[in-house]
Amino acid sequence: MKVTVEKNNIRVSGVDCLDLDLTLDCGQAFRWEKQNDGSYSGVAGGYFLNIKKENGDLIFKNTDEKAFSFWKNYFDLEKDYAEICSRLKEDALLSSTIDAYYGIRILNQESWEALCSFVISQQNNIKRIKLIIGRLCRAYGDDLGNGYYTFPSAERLSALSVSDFEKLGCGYRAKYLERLSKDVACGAVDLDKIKTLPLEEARRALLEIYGVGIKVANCALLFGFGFYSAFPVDVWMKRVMEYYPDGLPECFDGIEGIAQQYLFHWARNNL
DNA sequence: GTCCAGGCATGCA
DNA sequence: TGCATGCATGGA
Repeated sequence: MKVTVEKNNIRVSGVDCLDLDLTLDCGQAFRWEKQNDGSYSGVAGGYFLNIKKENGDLIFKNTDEKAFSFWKNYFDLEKDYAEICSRLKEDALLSSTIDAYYGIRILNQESWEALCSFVISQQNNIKRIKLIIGRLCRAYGDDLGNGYYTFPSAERLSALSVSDFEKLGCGYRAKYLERLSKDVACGAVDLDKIKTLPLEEARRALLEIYGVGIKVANCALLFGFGFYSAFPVDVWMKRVMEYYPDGLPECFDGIEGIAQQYLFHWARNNL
């Protein structure tokens, strides 16, 4: 990976296995919009970003080095996904899937945003998840200009009532969000601490949260807490699991979540 | 109009 | 422990 600062932009070359369409629009993050020029715009970590690919290089537009240090981690740029993919291709289904959809990465999202987003995601489709999260950010996030808003903090959301969440279209999840926001804001749920726990303990801690079951916990662990072994099983992955009657193959060990994201994408397009 | 979506809490056996 | 049920809402 080679990083070059060019005027206001940062150019990164030598990153293999990163397809922006597949990674930013595959149901792991809900705040990226494709622009007419093929670039993506979105917000994470309090930063607005427009990113595009140009001759195989990644262009982080109007990005300084401080912001880039956030994005470098967010896009998991230092992990060797090419090597990971070649390992996963020992499995026959993944071999053809990775050939078809090469370039999916796991984004290192912030734990609060990921947890909150996946509570909203339950029994919901991706389009509507984006709709609700968009409303939430517009109503309670910080205005970054041009129609972009930060994801509101737990502290900010802890002031809301159940009916405030209902007004955003959260439906029956409103009561979960109301309590989750208060629990995180007051420290009863300590997301930073959960990040440091072993996987099983971290999962147990998340499962104690009202409105968080095994699926939401695993999504949060994978997308927001850095646990690449978490393996979320939703309605799509339940269909995929019929292809693995004897359990997950050995080549998934330690990177089950990355395998899962490829299989999830395959299922949504082929089942 | 019906069906479904990155499920969960609850009650009951 | 496992299974049935109700739950909000918008798009297809």
